[in-house]
Parts: sequence; C-alpha cells; structure tokens
Amino acid sequence: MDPKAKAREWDKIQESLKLRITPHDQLNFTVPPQPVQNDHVRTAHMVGGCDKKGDDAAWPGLRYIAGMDVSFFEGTDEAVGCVVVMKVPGLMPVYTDFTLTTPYIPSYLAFREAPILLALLDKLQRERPEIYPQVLMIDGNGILHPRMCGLACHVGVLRDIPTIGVGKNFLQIDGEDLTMQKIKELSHTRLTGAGKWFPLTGTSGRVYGAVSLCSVWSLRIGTDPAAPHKKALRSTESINPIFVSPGHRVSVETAVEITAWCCKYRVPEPIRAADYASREVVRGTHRQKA
DNA sequence: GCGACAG
DNA sequence: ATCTTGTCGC
Repeated sequence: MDPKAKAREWDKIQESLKLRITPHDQLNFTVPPQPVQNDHVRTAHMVGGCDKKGDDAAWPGLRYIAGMDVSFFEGTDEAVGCVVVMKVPGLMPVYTDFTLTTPYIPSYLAFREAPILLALLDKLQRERPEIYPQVLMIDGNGILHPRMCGLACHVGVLRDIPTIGVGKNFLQIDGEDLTMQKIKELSHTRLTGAGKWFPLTGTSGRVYGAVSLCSVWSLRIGTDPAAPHKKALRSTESINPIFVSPGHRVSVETAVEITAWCCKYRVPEPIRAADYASREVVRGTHRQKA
C-alpha cells in the first residue's frame, strides 16, 4: 500500500481512538489539591526525583511509574524497545526489560527467526484452520545443529507440528568428525544422481540428518578467487546437495523422502515459494495471491 | 595461526 | 543473509 493510502487509513484509526480519550484524571492514586496561583504562569511542585526519598505525601497511593522508548542501531534496522519501572517515592528502577530484533549470531538463527515464523503460523491457524499444514518445511536446520536444536526444531516443538529443516549450507557440529571437506568427498562418490542421499553420522554414532541431491543440473560456473577475471568450471563444487534434518515428529528417512518428493529444483518447492514471495516483498513487487 | 560460521 | 559482476535467454 502506498504511503498516502496508509496515512488515510491511519487517520481513521487515530480519529476513532481520539473519541475514546478520557481527558481528565481517572487514576488509582490520589492527586492532591493544586495550589491556587496567579494568572497563567503556574509553578509545579518539584519535590520528586531520585534524591528525594521517602516523600509519600506528594501522590498518595502512587507506587510505580514506568518509562518506555525505542532506539535504533545506527546504519541498521535493528531496534530495541525498552521499559523501565520505577518505585515511587525515590524513582529508583525496580524493573528493566528489552525487546529487540535480534541480530543473527551463527548457530542461533532460531532466536532471530522463530518469533516471526511462529506469528505467521498462529495467524494461519486462526484464520485458515482448514489448510493448516501437516508438515512444515523450514529454511534452516533441524537437529543438524551444534546443540541439536535448530530453527526447525524450535518452531516444531513450540507449536507441536511436524517440521523438516532444509539447509543450503553445512553447519559444523562441535566434537563430530563432520567437515565440509569430508562431505564434499562423500557427495562426489555417493551422490551420483537426483534422489541420492546419505546420512550425516557423527563419530558418536548420532545421525543428524542427510545430505541429499535433488537436482542434477546444478553445475555451476564460478570465479577463482585468485583470478577473479577468469571464469572457471569448478568441478569440485559441481554438485550442490542440500542438508535435510528432522525438526520435530519426523524421522531422517521420512524427512528426506518428503523433501525429495517436493523437489523440482535444488530446493524443495514449499521453501522455494516462500523464499520467492519474501524476496518479492523486499523488492516491493509482492501481490496477494491464493 | 587456522578453520568454521543455518539465515 | 547481501552485494557485485558477468552471461544467457526472452
């Protein structure tokens, strides 16, 4: 919606809220009688503040006052909302809380993205319960995670819905002998065609998920970092697998089968569609569909 | 110092 | 993830 139309819509909201304003005291504490003063210049009592302790007489019954503010980090759209509750009298802080758009910290993706996805899921459940999904595929890992609790697990468990995590890049797990190097080797020897996959088993014997090849025509041409002006067929990276792992209520095998079944290209269609739609929103070209 | 870093 | 550059197809 364009800014003008948005402003008209917000005008209406402000108009209706304005009618609901109570422009007089309606407090659960006592306001002492105002001293009579001359003309239009008045003098307010200034007996509060952090240094004035023990003055309970100014506002009988008043115990807590809170302040709120939102700040933005320079150069980003990260923001912090903050509330501070202060005790009266004395105005000493007794409670401080923040809500922030969490920056992405490697291996803590869920803390940035789960709240957003949960809100979408809740709205879907509320407004279109008849099409609430039986399986949810999420762009990010499930148990293929240093603490075995990736974004797909996080969302799946909190809403008790079957989830599958699909990563496009490998996330290393501390203490397990699973490195990008080894995975590339195994991919080359074992992923000989679309639908081929192998489990990601750590030295501990734990199975974290699977490396799966869903598309054979993902040969890619890249540039050599040492010679950026030259184009080179990077044969060692000619196949691009995806990393499939259970989020919640799905086994590794089932996760791979469902994912492969949904693949037309490298990334399964449900995730591809969501990725495409979100990019449209960022580009400002999104149109409401089905 | 080296390698690794879901999105 | 994002950004930039290059290439192909329409």
